[in-house]
Amino acid sequence: MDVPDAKKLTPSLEDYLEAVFELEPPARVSAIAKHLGVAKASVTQAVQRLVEKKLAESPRYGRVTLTAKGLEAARKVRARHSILLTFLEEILGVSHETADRDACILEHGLSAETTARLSDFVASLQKDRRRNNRAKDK
Amino acid sequence: MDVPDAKKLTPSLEDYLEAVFELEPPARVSAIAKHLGVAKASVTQAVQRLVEKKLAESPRYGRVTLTAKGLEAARKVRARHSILLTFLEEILGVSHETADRDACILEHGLSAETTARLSDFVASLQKDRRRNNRAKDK
DNA sequence: GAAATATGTTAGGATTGCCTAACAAGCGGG
DNA sequence: CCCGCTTGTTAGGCAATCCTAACATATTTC
Repeated sequence: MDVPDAKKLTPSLEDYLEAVFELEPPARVSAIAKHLGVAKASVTQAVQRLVEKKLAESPRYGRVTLTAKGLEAARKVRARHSILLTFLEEILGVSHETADRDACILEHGLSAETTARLSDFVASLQKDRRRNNRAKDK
Repeated sequence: MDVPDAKKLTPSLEDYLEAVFELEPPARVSAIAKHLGVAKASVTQAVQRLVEKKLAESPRYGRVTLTAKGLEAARKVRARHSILLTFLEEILGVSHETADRDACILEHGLSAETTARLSDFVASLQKDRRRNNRAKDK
């Protein structure tokens, strides 16, 4: 019963969106494929779904760009990723490699509420940390 | 190229495993279905996969139990869930409902490294908090 | 103990997302 | 200009999950 143009993106589509964003502007299909470690055919299919949702444009045999709507959506995904990455790496001290991999896994489907709280939390911890450093540095 | 009996569980299978664990001992197919909000047929299929992986036993028309291996795997999943839940709810202050929903989403695929660090982090923050409370309570 | 109800399984189908192989278009170097 | 390499697309398949409908078994009730 799902509407085809539903706003919801699957985790997979979010990954593609993010990849286009990171490789922007004009992203080649093959670059996206390499970035995500998938076959070009999979990229073509995924990009077509993004185009259907009006998140991207992709002229035949051309390069993939994001629409305004696509840019906005991509930034949201990136923001979640970025907050998680900071948290994992700087607060928890997880190694960079693992942190980036885990952020990719965690970033999908995280609620707005949790994202916001996590963001505040990271900010406040970082503030504390700066204060402590100043105190010690004197 | 994946081996059929590979140790890897899909997120979906982890959810089923967790459900059986929570409803244990002897879990009815229909109880699992209700718990996860899926059709009984889906449970039957999933349980069969768990049985193939030697994580569960399920006599025809009987109740589902976990093997020793299954119990161990389930506990790991539960541990991740539980740590995440505590973190989201008690540290970040996310509402219980959202925290539980998000923990379900996040618990799959989280690396051992991150899980361990998060666990330490939660423990140390809780210790701080207790100390602060004692100080204030005096 | 047989009918009614609850529970479990099977069969068949839809969706998503990935793959490979084959084909098509674009682009440079002779 | 055209041959060949790179890039993009199409077609066909496969696996994981989910569903509904129909059927089978088990249990309860009278």
